[in-house]
Parts: sequence; C-alpha cells; structure tokens
Amino acid sequence: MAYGSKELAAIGDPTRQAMLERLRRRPMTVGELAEGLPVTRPAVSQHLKILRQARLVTERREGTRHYFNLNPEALLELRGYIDRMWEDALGAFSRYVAQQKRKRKRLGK
Amino acid sequence: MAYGSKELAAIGDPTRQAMLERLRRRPMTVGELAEGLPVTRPAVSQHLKILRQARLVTERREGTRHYFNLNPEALLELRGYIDRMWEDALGAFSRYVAQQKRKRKRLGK
DNA sequence: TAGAACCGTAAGCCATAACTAACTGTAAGT
DNA sequence: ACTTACAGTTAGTTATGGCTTACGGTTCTA
Repeated sequence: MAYGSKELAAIGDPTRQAMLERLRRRPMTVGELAEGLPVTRPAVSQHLKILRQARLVTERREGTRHYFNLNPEALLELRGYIDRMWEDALGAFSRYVAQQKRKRKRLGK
Repeated sequence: MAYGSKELAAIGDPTRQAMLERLRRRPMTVGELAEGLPVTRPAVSQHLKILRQARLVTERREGTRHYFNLNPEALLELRGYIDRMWEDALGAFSRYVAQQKRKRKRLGK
C-alpha cells in the first residue's frame, strides 16, 4: 500500500468522521466526545484506539482525563497523498485528451 | 456532514483503495480492473458504482467497454477538506500551546 | 484508605457490507 | 436473428466490524 490503507480505513467510518469533526474545534476527552455522539463511551474509546493507531489523533493525559487532538502531521501526509493522486488523475486526463486529438486527426475530423 | 461522508466512506474500503490506485495510471475497463484484483468482476462492478456515486470516478463508454478514470475535481475537493481540517488542527494546537504558556506563567515556572 | 471519576479492555451480539453465482441488458459483428 | 463480448443487477451467504454490557485499572481527593 502506498499511503496507509489503515489511515483511509480509519477515516471511512461515520462515527469516526463525526469524532474528527468535533476534534477540529478543540481537544476533547473520551467522555466529552461520547456526550455528543449517539454511542457509548467504550465505543468511543475503541474508535479512538483506531484513530490513534492510524496516527490521526494524539493523546495526552492529565490526571484521570485523556485528551485527544487531531494530529496535523498525519493530516499533512494524507493531503499529500490526495495531492499526488490528483496530479496523476490530471496526467491521465491530459494523456487521454491528447490521444483523442490524435484519433480525430487520423479520422480527418 | 461537512464534506461528504459518502466520499470518505467510499475511500475507506481496501478493495476500492486498490482500484483507485490502479486508476492513477490510466483509465481502465471493469474487466481490466477485475483481472488485477482478488475479486470477481461483478464485485468490481458494484464497487465502481459506489465510487461513481461518490463522484470519485467517472465513466465513459466505448462500444461494449466501460472505461473508468479518476475524477480530478472530486480529489481536489477532498484535498480541500483535508486542508481545512489540517488548518483547524494547527489552530487548536497553537491555542493549546498558548494556554500552556499561560499556565506556566501562573505557576511562576 | 475508601470512594468517586475517568477510561481501557474483553466478550458477546448482530446488522451489514463485501463477496459469489446466476441472470439479464447492451453493443457489435456475422 | 443469432452469437459473442462486455458489464449491470439480483439475491443469497457470511465474515466482520461496530455496538453494547460488564469488569477492572488508574488517578485524585477527602
């Protein structure tokens, strides 16, 4: 796998998407996240584990509280991956356009 | 949902990821894609439907052949979404750092 | 030390998405 | 009209991942 399929798979889940959206605003604890979501706290915990392993979030502890925040580094990498895919898509598109032009020339059209 | 959760969910599946990777190189037919993957052609067809509905690929027909290629537009949008998320992450990070500095000041440390 | 608050983990359940095989639709050639 | 090649669709199967409940660990305070 080029870029981690783990990262993309992590982002793919609706509950995890909602969590990432929440974390855009500010770091949050497990409990805080769970409050705004239609799932239990342990479910949130499990999702956070996946996000952490995909490096999309980082964790820091203050006493009993575990704060999670978005990881800018990982997002930058993800953006880079999409960027390269976009470039490839453009490249393939212009190759196709050039090919069509050659086709039209050949058909005298 | 801010950016389409449909798009992110579409990218999340390993088989679809592999397909997108293949399509970076050049447009391909259903059959061609299926040849390089450990799943049947109907499975590929079904996945392509999801990718098409998420606008991540576009389709063009030449006779009996259906060619699929990456959609640069959609990739640009996706990149934009990740970008904004990255910016938010940076913002949240610097707010946190500033907060820590205030904390340290207060503690005379 | 006990109790409260916070949270990770394990294990069971089950809805669903990814898979397959079979069928059907479309395009093109004879 | 028939055949071949390509691909979409349907329906059944099943593995799995997301959910829940229950339990136990950690931290802090009185």
